[in-house]
Amino acid sequence: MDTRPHTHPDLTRNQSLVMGALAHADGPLSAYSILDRLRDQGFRAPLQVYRALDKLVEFGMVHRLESLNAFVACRHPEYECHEMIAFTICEACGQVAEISDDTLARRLKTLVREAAFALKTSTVELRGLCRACQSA
Amino acid sequence: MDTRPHTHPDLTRNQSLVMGALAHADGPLSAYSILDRLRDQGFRAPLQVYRALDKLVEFGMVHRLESLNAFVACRHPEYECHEMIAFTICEACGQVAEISDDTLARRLKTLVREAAFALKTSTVELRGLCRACQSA
DNA sequence: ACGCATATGTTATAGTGTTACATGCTTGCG
DNA sequence: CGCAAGCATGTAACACTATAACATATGCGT
Repeated sequence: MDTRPHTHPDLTRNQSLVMGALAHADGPLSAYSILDRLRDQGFRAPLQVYRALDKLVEFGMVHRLESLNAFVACRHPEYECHEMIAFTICEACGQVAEISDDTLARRLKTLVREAAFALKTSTVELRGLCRACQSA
Repeated sequence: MDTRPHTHPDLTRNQSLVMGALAHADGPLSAYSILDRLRDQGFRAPLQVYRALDKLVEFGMVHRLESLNAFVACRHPEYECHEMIAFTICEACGQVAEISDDTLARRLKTLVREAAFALKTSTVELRGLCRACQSA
């Protein structure tokens, strides 16, 4: 697995705006809530958001959370492997944490190899209550 | 983890019909395609499908595939742990396989425990090409 | 200048899921 | 019996998520 630091391509205006919205949010955002936050910058249609998101995900700067239909800025975009990340998602407060674990990644790769499956992308999402919300 | 065989509650008419549609399909179905298949049995509205699906998922008889917005009948509903199952999803032919692996489950539980996270449900979906579709 | 690839803008539409409210059916209990 | 409580159902309307189709623009290499 390549974990060397790498640079990202220059972002276009729309990509920068969407990235900014996600980076300044304190949790995941839906495409439509990104759209609403960018209306003042001239965004008018969902496609402007979705096209930017597609690229940002491709660049490894944004993750899609399938179980939420939402997107979150990657917390360590420069150094990490983006292919086998796990997420914990708190159903109470919405907090999302990334877990990058070699043992987990190796096990998934083994399982995939045993099934002779050609893996493209993996989704690991763990839903429940974060530490803070368990006490409340 | 409790892996003993267990029986399922009696299904209502709507639940049976939805379960039947999924059991006879050769892959995952969206809620709306289930609805279309059950129009002859009197289904008229998405809610009839979603309500039945909610129960069937709760009973462990159906899995929801988050990355497809689709549902699939569990292949071994009587004996397996339904809480930490992984799926391989072929993007070419749509085939879905369930992987039940103790090593993976233990690792996920360890990670969750280290994060002091109270897990409710997990989603592990591996997308790519199945063995058959790699050659084609 | 030209062709090509990529990014963008806009409208309309497709697909997924829920809210709100009304009806009915069973079960238990005074 | 009569009634309340809980759960399953029916229906319409709506909200949210995502893409198709087509037009326009921008940058780059030759």
